[in-house]
Amino acid sequence: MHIVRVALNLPLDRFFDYLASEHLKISAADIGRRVVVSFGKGVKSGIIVALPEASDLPVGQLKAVDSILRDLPALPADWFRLTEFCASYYHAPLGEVMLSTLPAGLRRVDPPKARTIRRREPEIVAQVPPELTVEQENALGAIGNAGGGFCAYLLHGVTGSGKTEIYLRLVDRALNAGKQALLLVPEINLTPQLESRVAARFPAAGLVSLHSELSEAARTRNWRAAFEGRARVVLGTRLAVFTPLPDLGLIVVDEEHDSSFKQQDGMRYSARDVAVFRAHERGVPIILGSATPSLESWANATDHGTPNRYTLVSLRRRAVENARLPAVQRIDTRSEKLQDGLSGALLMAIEKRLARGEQSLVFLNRRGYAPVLACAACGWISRCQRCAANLVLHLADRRLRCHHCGFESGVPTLCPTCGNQDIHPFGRGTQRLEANLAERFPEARILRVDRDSAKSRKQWEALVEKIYAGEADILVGTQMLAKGHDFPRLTLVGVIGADAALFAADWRAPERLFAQLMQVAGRSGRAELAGEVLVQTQFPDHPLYAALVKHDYPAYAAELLRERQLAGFPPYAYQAMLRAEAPEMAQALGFLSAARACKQADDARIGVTLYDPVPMRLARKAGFERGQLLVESPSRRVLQAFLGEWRAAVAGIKAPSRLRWHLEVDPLEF
DNA sequence: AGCACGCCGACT
DNA sequence: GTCGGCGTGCTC
Repeated sequence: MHIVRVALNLPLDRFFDYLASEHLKISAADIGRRVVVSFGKGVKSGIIVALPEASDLPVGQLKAVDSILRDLPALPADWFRLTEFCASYYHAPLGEVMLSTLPAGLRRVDPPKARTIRRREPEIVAQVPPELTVEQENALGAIGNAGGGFCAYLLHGVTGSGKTEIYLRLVDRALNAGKQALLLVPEINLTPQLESRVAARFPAAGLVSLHSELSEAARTRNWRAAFEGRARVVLGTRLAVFTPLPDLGLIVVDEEHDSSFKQQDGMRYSARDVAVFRAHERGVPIILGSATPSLESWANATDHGTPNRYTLVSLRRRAVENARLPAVQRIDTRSEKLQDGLSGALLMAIEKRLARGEQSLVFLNRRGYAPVLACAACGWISRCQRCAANLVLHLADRRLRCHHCGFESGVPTLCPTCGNQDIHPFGRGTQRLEANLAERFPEARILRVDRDSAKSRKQWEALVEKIYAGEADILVGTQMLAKGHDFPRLTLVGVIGADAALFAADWRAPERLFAQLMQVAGRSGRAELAGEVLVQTQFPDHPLYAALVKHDYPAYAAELLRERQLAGFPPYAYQAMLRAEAPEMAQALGFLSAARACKQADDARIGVTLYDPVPMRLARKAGFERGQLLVESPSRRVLQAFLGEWRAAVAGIKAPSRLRWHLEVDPLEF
């Protein structure tokens, strides 16, 4: 009889001990294997984490292990270290972390029989590696040998500079050294071409992809192929960062600044940060690539005031011969009367593309018809009754919608407060812009691409197909169109309504806006066709636009970092947020106050600041009010140590049963 | 997290 | 008199 310590998927900070009878033949080699155990009324699957000499409980109170699953190799020690790190860093229960990172097919108590699928051999057109530019050669030289131990590289390359080719060369090196490579991308459905490109380049590497849109069976199959070392290249979204890889030799995080790497529920991790930890822990190189790196990464690579942990590698030129970066111009909208929000210069530029049979994109990051409906007589505006956001007018289906919490209502014909008929849409969303453009260019084929017109993956693909086939002249789009695809006939990008983000309450908004505009600007122009970008703004002298015109990310990043340092904001301070959610706001705030009080006495001494709890105005869930409490420290180590203790104290606070809380460690989204 | 137990209010 | 609300505590 052995005592077996088992991690279960429970929100508890402890394990459960079971007895294993001799016929199961459990040995130390089974640590990291899955077991089925009875728990409470039912059965659960768990992972063996130890075979302790003794249990805290009398042996008589321990139940027996039902069965052990040996269909897979035992999860290795480095995977345990990875999940342990995540549990402590993100303050999540270890068992929950371990089980939730397994594909659902392996969490089941009755594992579906592994069927051998006759894999439809994909038609792979073997691809010859393109020649490298001198700049790319230098970058590769700087990155050195994959397999040479841990080093984090920040690969800063402008759009079209050939970052992907660098990744592929590094993957090639890793494969030749007998290693596996892990490629992380923000959203796999935006980069299907990357998948085919990798497959074509390494036809023998058994490439698998891992992302949430795969069926349970496919995900399990691919995970398994990676774990068993049959797949030498793994391409996936954030969840793929947890895949056990016996021969890991390289990690690449593409578009490392992208917020999709952050998990927003459950364990709130950042796959980019987890990947850096993993590379360090395994002693392998990691490449973080972006045209507009996150300020955290940029500081790590350039600012010698912070621990200079990343090596900066830059690609400043487009890789294709003759391809130029698009010419970016600011259009000062203070000195001109706009027509439907569009300047004469932009309208003329669109006209020119229509005449030449090229495509234009008007970028407006606001969907719907108008962001708000308002009464001219009494000042009423359409406000969400569930949270504090404005209700957006969707004219196509005559609805008012809250883009925050999903609340919906019909469109009133009279002002609900004063009865006046004089209620009007204010401002402009993509639907209205589309209608305006259709009036102005009746002969043009206009295509709107936003979350309303591309709800499903199928709709999105159909739209993309149409654009590729040249069946659209003018595209009206939100940030959906900024990512991923390159449209060969697109030579003009117009940006409207971007100014709002410059002065938003969210101090991270400018950083995101710059990345977004750099990205959308990069959609314009290919090798043969010069690209043009026109940005309409009331603040043409703002440093953000000045840097955009010069395609100068480093200058703007340095400016933002200076501001952050002066203000004592991240990445020069470390933050965490305690959030509470309850039916009544008073309950949430009361809980947060209690949480603040339980450590307040000594917070100053240890170098941690706890701010006052504040209500969150915008709700995402109906029937719940939320509040939050910000915690800050100039030292990551101090903050982490504090959070560990604090969390235990907070867990002891007597709270209404329907109150939920969680701790989120930065990088935070507000 | 589930799930039981247990204690108070409004129903056939 | 019971059905059902949710507060409390336990699960190896």
